Amino acid sequence: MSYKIHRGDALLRLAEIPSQSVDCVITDPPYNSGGRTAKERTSRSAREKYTTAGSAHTLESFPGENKDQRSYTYWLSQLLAESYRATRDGGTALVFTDWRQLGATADALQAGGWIWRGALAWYKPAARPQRGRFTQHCEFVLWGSKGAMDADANPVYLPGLYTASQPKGAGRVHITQKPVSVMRELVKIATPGGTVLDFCMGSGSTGVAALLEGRGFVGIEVTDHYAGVAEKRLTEAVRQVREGTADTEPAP
Amino acid sequence: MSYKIHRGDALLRLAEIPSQSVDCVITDPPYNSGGRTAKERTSRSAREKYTTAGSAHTLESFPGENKDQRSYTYWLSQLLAESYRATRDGGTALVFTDWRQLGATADALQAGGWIWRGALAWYKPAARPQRGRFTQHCEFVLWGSKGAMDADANPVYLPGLYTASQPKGAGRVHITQKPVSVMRELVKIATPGGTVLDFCMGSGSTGVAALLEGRGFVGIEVTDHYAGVAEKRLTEAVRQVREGTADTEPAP
DNA sequence: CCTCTCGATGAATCCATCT
DNA sequence: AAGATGGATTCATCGAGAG
Repeated sequence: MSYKIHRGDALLRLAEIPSQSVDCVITDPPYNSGGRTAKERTSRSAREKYTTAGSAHTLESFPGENKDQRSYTYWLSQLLAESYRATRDGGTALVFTDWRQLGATADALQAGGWIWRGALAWYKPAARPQRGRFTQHCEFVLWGSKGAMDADANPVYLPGLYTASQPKGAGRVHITQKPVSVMRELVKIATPGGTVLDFCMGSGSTGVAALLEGRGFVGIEVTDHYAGVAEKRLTEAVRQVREGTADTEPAP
Repeated sequence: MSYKIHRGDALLRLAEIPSQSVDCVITDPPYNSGGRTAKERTSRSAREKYTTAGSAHTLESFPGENKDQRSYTYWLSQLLAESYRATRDGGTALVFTDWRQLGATADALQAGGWIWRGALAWYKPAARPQRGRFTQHCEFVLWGSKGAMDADANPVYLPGLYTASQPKGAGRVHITQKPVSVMRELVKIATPGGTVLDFCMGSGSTGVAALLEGRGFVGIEVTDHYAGVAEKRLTEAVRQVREGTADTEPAP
């Protein structure tokens, strides 16, 4: 399968994608959380919010982390509405969110025209424990469909819980990177041979997973640095598939 | 520790509970979900919605499954506001919800005055698979606190994911019964010796867990049948604690 | 006591058929 | 037409009972 990368603002680039041309939208927008107040959320950069002070890595920060909840919902619903247009009837959308934006993300999904179908949990065993409290072990994925779904077209049975730690060490190229093992399971909701769209591509894990699982990929990324990182990773994934060296089983 | 059962409407009975008298509110309200349209959700009984046609068991249905989303939010926020009054400063509230009511439940929790602190996932391995879809494997627990929390008062480290199947066979007494093993973990957020309140008690699993873990319990239940079932189970739990025959480890 | 088989069922979802 | 009712579909999990 092949991929295509668009650089630039997600809404502008989405408008250029043909209607009914993709099977499935999977994306992980900037959560705009990390602060209990609007001021805390909007005054710190993504790096300051999501990495421990003094952590050694030097990963690039990313933009889009300066919206309050109302404008976040509006921004995301516009993107999801435009993605809806680009998706074939019966296609699906999966949107990552943390607990703080669960309600806003559900609203945006439905405002974008999608039928909300469920919530998945991604369990991160290495989440930091908190004294006197419950650990925030899970992030969530809300999913929906464009109208009725045809189970015969893709008769898979997919789980509602995914367990994996965030990538570490040399494989970690983005602050909020998703494990390819998780993404490989999620892309199976797309018809084999169909196209997966990610309008907040980041370092391209969704695309890598799509290619490894025999789906095509279209990605949009506003940050030049990460578009370049994704380009490299996607080229490598295509090579692995062509040479047959891709793991047939998802990595642990 | 001891328990107290109040029979009747949750809001009326809550009003009789003294201010600042409980440590922690844990409850599992009727979800008012289970249907594609408002009509399907509000016109069918809990049994009709949630039990497989032809199922052999004869468990009682339960009331309160007739609200649309707007009135559900209003109803729940009233109950959570009244519970807030009854809770000591720094106390906590935990509310079960399914994916459909995640947003409404978060709104109600905050409308009731609580600081929303997070979302937990309860993973049910035996959930029914769905062809061409993701299985609804998880239910969720939203939790919050009454103002600032004092970690020194109860320095526990509690997980954000719980795995257990619904009780089966003779131990199953309610359609939507929660496993005591899960509830025993959750009640640990209450200070040892403190009181746990459940204003939608059902068959009393929250209370059983509270007593087994050395917390007191106050329960409210509107259905006479289930108030009676809970009374029996709580009496039995008190006996087990007194005789030292309670499992020190949560049941599997 | 452990392993295997069998059978029941799930906070589901959807549709055909009446009213 | 739109609402109400009843039943078909589906498989991973788990308990019961056999080997």
